[in-house]
Amino acid sequence: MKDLTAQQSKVLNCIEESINKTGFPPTRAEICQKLGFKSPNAAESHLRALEKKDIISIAGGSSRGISIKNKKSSSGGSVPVIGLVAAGSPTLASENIEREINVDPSLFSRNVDYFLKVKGLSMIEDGIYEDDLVAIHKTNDFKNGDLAVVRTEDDVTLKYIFKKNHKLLLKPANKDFDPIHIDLRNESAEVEGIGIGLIRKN
Amino acid sequence: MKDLTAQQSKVLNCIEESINKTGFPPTRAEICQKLGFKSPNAAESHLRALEKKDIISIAGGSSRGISIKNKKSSSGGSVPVIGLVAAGSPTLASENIEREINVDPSLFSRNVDYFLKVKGLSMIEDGIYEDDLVAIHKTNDFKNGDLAVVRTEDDVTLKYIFKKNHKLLLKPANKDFDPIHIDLRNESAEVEGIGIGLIRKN
DNA sequence: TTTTATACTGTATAAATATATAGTATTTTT
DNA sequence: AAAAATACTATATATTTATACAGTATAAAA
Repeated sequence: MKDLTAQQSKVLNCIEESINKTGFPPTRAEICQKLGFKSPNAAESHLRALEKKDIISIAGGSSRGISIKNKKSSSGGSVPVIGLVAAGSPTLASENIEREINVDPSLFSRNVDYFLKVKGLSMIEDGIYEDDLVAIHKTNDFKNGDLAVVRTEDDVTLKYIFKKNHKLLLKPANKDFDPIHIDLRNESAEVEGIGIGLIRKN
Repeated sequence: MKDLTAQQSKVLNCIEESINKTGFPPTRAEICQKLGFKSPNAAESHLRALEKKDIISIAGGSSRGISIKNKKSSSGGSVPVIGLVAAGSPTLASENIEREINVDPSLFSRNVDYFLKVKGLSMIEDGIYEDDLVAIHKTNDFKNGDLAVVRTEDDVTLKYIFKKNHKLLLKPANKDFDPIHIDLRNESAEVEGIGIGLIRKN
């Protein structure tokens, strides 16, 4: 993120103050009054600079249409939400991060490293639906029957995991889906983490 | 606090949604568009009613000058978790609060007033399990098919709600459970809130 | 050295917006 | 039974507001 100039910081502060105090963003004229500018264009151009630096967004054609981007609200760790992961790419690469949400660490039993946004219906019989966010604790340690994020040679998938000697079984919770059998002598597979919770938005 | 009418609740929701989604309050025209009114005065008079009831404040002479009063859970709010509620007692009474958790307000579509800890298996076919925490937005406004917290004469229950004239249908998502039919002419029932999300701990 | 970004004043205007006024109809309260 | 609140349509308008355009000046980057 590029640095802000002194004036741009003042304008940003002015916006934050307005939202805190009144409940809504300021107009160009109000920014001018607060900061002593005599032309509305002074505020306008600072706003456009802040927009260019991706600090705020400006809704065209609507009054007070200023909103502050990525406002992280203090405490409670910020946890990324990961959508569909392409086969090769590392899960937590920034291009895979859909958004970040703040979560009370005491909410789940273990540390949540990311949320995986569920695609498909393979776990539907156990109450895991499409677009649910499954809380993932990064670890390669698992017990048989754990809900695991597994990276196979050509996919990343969320299934129940069972291991017996050199055989890995990835079991869906949907009778329309077939279990995946992996022979670790021929194919590689890696457990990225295990599911320790779930968030659903209706 | 005086009760809101159904229409006033809708308008209030509309304002909350706008602030959550865009970062600033709506105009009269936007409220009309969202709720299907054809005259800006429809929105205006609802706003004035909400102002009179001290739910919102309206800044005179400024666009989008609406702010919601006493919003407690503005940022990183602490939200109570409610367990089983005895028939007579008010849901949010302190003796019913099991714990409090911090929730990112942007997580769910509407403001979360409390989490209801699910007892029993009546919603299991739609992925709502025992001990799941269902995020509840307090409102008495609902659409047919909403997941609602309903206070009947001798119980508090979480079911899908359908209303037709004077008949209320509370429908579980489990074929082993029977739907509850309530005739509002004989029995009283009140919608406490609707479910807007879910958290599960494994 | 030229371009780009910063940092403004000053003027203008189309569009967005709040808000008043005039009605109608129903429901609730007094 | 009357008054007040609810729930709108419809029209109008003064004001607010975003936003473009024309300048001036300085500092930083290419």
